[in-house]
Amino acid sequence: MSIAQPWPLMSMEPANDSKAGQPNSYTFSKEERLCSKHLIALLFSKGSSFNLYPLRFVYYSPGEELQGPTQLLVSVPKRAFKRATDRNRLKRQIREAYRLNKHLIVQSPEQAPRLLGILYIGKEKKSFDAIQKKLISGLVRCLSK
RNA sequence: ACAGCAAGCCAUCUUAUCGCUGUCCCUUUAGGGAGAGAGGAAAGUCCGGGCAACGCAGAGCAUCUUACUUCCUAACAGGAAGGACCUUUGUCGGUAACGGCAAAGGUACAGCUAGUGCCACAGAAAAUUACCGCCUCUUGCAAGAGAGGUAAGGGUGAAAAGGUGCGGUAAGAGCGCACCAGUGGGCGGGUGACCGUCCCAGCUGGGUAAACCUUAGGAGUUGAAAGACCAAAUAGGCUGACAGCGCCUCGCUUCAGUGGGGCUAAGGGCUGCUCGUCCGAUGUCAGUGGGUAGGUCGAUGGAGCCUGUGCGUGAGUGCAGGCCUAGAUAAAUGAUAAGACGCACUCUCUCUCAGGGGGUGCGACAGAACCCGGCUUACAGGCUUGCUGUUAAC
RNA sequence: GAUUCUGUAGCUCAGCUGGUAGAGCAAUACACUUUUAAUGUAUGGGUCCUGGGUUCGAAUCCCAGCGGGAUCA
Repeated sequence: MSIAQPWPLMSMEPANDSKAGQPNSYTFSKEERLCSKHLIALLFSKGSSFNLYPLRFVYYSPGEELQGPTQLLVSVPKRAFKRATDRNRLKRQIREAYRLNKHLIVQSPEQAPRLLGILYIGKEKKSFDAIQKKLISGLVRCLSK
């Protein structure tokens, strides 16, 4: 699998873009972020989850009233990483991995969950390659459910 | 040249691709372009302010906090300069104890001579003390016993009632005197802390205030989750109508209502408490305007930065010129690749010193959250300055 | 962002107006029992979170740091 090497993966992306018909597949704008406190409470109270170490996926599709793309939430617990700089770096790496691989979800909007939370439950820092590999398999598993 | 210490400064860089958050411009469903985008500690939240809301007739208590002096500052538990004391080193004097001088480092450094408390064990006694001892008197053949004086000597302890000497005395004692140390007063110097080869007074009083406390200052309380504005749903406040109302008084109509004012119970407000002081008698229906979710502001031009220059020992401050330098809000400032640079290890080349080339690894501490001034703590590596030591050369 | 509490034996906690650091459970050994459990007796085990300071003397008082919680929309 070529996922462990992200650079060749990105080099073949333009062909993927033209097939999907989405010219800006790598953006990660405000509409794709989960900001509302109400929706966050809804996600954690009613959503389903599964673990894929060191990540934990929480997903929920509330229904027809929520329009727009899938909204993502990234969280790293303060209990595991006391330094703010460590938490920031892990959250940025997870967001980056989602940004580079979110075409997996965008291409099939009917099966994708409307709300998605990705929590880092590991106790130590991992490399970007390992996080990206786990995140891709997690996204595939979200689609199958 | 190397090593150590102290102070100050910097704290990786460049390019490419894809992204993120504001600003400006062009077009506007969408987008495109330009330019900006973490720190010396952004951290800890230990202090001080700005700012904001509430409170404030006034007084007292309580609580917290500061503590050598003068200055700097918006302010400070911060800083600068100075004083006193302590430690170390060097040097001089001296047999030594120790003292003088110089340098470096340190000090929560007001007051136990305002009062109260505490000082384990040991010791007679831990603050108006007397075990042994010394001395006097009485008694006794003597050993000794009793009454008293004394604090020089012994021993205990972390600490024992100024030190040395001479006189003095029954023995002793600042009891008297000389010198030394301290304390208080005077005089002189200094803005002051304080200092003095000066004068006077035998005044000699243990330690502990990071024990209670005293003295002298300071602090209103709460913090941007403050606060202001726009504004769904639901419940409450104001206006009108209707019904009702403890006491006193005045007015209007009228013989029962109505309006105004005052007093008071319960209760409530005013800083945590007290004094004191102020407010203070109801329910149902219709309308209205506030406010919550959410959003906008607060919120980034400021005790601002840089350069020059004047004043000041210095912290600082005045003047002139130039500059605009993050503003997020489940929270942007990133990811990947290549190269450069620095450090460490290793291999190899030129005769050694020294240097060149290759490979591998690493590049710290750490992320703004309203904003400033400090303090404290963390920190790979590098640079500058000063001091000390060692070695080599002259 | 703001406020506040706490750190003592392997565990849960006392001791905090300064003067040799303790209890319960646990551990080890012995006794009892055919054996285990229970019970009894004895024993060991402490950088009193760390570093400074005040004091003759600090777990206790003061300062700084580190760790662990709690509250406030």
